[in-house]
Amino acid sequence: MDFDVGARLRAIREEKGLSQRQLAIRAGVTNGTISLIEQNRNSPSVASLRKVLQGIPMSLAEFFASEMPETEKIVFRPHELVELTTEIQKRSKGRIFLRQVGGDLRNRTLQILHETYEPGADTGRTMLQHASEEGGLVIEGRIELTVGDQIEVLGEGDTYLFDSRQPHRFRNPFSEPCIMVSACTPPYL
Amino acid sequence: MDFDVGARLRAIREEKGLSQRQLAIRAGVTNGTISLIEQNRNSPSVASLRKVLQGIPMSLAEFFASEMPETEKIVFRPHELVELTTEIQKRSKGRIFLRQVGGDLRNRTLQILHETYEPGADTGRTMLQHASEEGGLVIEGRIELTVGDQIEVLGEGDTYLFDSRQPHRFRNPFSEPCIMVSACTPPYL
DNA sequence: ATGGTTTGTCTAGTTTTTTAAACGTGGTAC
DNA sequence: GTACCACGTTTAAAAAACTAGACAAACCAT
Repeated sequence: MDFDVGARLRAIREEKGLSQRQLAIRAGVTNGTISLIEQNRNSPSVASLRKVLQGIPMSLAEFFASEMPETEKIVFRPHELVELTTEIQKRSKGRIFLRQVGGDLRNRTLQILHETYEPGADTGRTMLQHASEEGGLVIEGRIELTVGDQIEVLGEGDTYLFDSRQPHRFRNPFSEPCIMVSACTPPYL
Repeated sequence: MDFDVGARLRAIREEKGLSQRQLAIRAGVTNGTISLIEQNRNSPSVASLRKVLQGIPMSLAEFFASEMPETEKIVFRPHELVELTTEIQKRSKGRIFLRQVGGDLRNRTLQILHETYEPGADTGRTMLQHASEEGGLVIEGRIELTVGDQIEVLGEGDTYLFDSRQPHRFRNPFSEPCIMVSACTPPYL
């Protein structure tokens, strides 16, 4: 959970094939600063770290993006997907089936859902507080997607991608069910 | 791109209903520190910022994850997907078609691909250096997935999810093409 | 009103980070 | 060999962040 700023910076720098001095010049700091940060002998100010990362280049968000979990199970058969249906069902007019890939999302940064929206299905207006993105592809049928003020109808093969903090809504006003795959990152934390 | 650390901290603190002093006590810093940070009159060291955020509580990753651009385009029709085919093609035996949702991945944290693996297609062993996760669903056909030592064959409706830093490989030794959707986070800068 | 409390801001002094320049090491050319 | 570079590390001085405490404004109860 707590992570080693120095080790992370060193790993990134070396992975990019940069020397401390090369990076220092590109970042607008001295090589000594980078040396000390990498040894965790000082804790850089956000201002300094930002400068250093601009020389890579990498955003602060990327730099602090969470560690890797141990992934034991990799492949999930259709019957192994976790049904998330109940939660959403209460807020919805039609039936929505959400089947999640991978049961335990703790330590995960990616949530993938196999979704079915029956005729009449409606998620209502949704909006996430934390930063995350959401995207997907329509496999079968049609769906109406509203993001902010924008309303779009997606058909087979159509895709979408947006920031989850914008208010959004999925609705199936058509007579055929709609099957899609969606991905969301990060699920939480 | 650059974000206002002070404004972000203030927004979070106020959203949690904490005063500068309350947060200061929980974080183990002084209220003055928080005041100065919020006014952007000094740039906190990572060590200090971590302490402050622990009092909220919030991870550094979450704190910096709010660097998000305005998402203009949301829906992408099949012909609007960006062809990434050429790159991979060189390393592959069979043909692999990768169609990316959303053209510009800068400032994006989610990459969604609509993929087709023709018979004989093979990505070869791949392995990403930075932390990220990869998952997907098979829409049509079959594909062989190798992650680490594990080899699995996925058919229609089967899904997968793993850490991209593990060496992995997609291969289609079958006679029918395989169509799938995959999601990856974060896409390499 | 009045006193007590809480709010955010500010200042002087201390601590920490950052700079600039030197140091030691390992490689390479001559 | 030895005269270079380029590398990461170290150090004293300069710069910036942090602390402790004071300050005024706003709020609430009496």
